[in-house]
Amino acid sequence: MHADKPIAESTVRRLSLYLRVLEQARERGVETISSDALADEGGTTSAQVRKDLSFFGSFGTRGRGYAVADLVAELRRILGLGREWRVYIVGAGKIGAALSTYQGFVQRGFTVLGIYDNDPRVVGTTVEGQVVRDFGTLAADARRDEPDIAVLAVPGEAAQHVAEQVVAAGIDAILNFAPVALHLAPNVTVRSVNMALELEGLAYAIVHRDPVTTAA
Amino acid sequence: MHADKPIAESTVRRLSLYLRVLEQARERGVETISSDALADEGGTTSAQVRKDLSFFGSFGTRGRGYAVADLVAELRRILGLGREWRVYIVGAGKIGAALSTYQGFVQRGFTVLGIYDNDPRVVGTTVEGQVVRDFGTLAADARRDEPDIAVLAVPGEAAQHVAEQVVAAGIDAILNFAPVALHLAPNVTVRSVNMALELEGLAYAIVHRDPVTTAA
DNA sequence: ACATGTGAACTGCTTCACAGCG
DNA sequence: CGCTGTGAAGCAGTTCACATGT
Repeated sequence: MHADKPIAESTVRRLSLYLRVLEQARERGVETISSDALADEGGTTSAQVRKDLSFFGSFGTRGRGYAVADLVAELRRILGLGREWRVYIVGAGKIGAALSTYQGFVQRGFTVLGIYDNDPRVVGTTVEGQVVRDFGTLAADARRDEPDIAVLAVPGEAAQHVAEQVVAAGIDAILNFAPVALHLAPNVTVRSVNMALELEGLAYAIVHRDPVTTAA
Repeated sequence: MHADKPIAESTVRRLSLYLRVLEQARERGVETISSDALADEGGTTSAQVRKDLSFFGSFGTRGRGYAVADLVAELRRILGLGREWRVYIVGAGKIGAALSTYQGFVQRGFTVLGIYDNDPRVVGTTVEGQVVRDFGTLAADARRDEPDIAVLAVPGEAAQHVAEQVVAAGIDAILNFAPVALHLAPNVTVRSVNMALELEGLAYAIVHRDPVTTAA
């Protein structure tokens, strides 16, 4: 039994990671796994694994560990992966096109219903097997398709405006790939993936790396 | 003057974000900006902005704010963006191809020197203007190219093995797009971008969203 | 004997609030 | 007077350590 208290984002991210580790373990025929083994694979600690899971219930057996198949099922349920998620991709550039067929999405139950662009030279062309739709028709289409999530793969300058249009169309969950912070109503859930920013973090780490470890 | 104490990753990420906001402000002709304004744009608080900057020095003027051009220069220096960063992309699939010409990388001084794959059907073909190199030649090529960073855009199953090869070739900074945790020597700096995991975080947020805000 | 589940201690990031300076 | 820079307080996430259950 799990009380719905607010769970840290970092915890949810780790749960996704555990799920992936467990699925791989299951493919290898592993039936039972300890928090220790799960932690090793997931790059964290056993205490962290147990704490993360404890927010949602008691899924293990003392002295034994976790039944892999059961824990997979629990995590899928907790993460909300038991249903199809309907996704619009906005921006038919290289990133948007790549995302539209990304297996990591498809395999987890995320279905791309439409891919949008506002460039008349792109609208109507076929990208990864889907005809690119006109961004101007998104609101009307959304009434029919009832998408749950919009993935924004547009330039930074356009992102805020596009996001507002998407929200106006009734979509209140956005995965943002543009390198800017979006300012939207608090009932809209936004998660951002900022690739350039991660690369810069890497540059920072290299530059400020402890010289001791760099010794020849 | 800044002492090189360890800085939180979250702080570094925000610095990248501030830099972007400042560059946009500069383009609009803004010459001075307050921590308050910077915070609004960046989606944080003024105290956070001042604290983040304070780790590296005092760049503002009391009663006035920050000179945009100066702060841009300081942040670029702090983040290590004053030089060219040489990048290999490993994996010439859709994501790898998209990343190889991603403007967010190019504009920040990251130069893609080579794109690699191990599929003989792909090696030798041209992807986004670059001939795909054989992954088997990466170690030899690296001695000549001296890349600083490898971007991994390979399937999850291959990621650990590929990462080890990349590290063996002398590259000790990795941006990982595969949906798995990499286990590497502690002197190797790794940053991961897990797109599927962010989408799952969104699904979790939707499922567990406070019903009050969902009221019709 | 072994591994989970969890309150308590700890660590570190964020927020507060105000002294200091232009 | 306005806004920065920062010690101190507050808070959230992580780690510890052990009681509990198999």
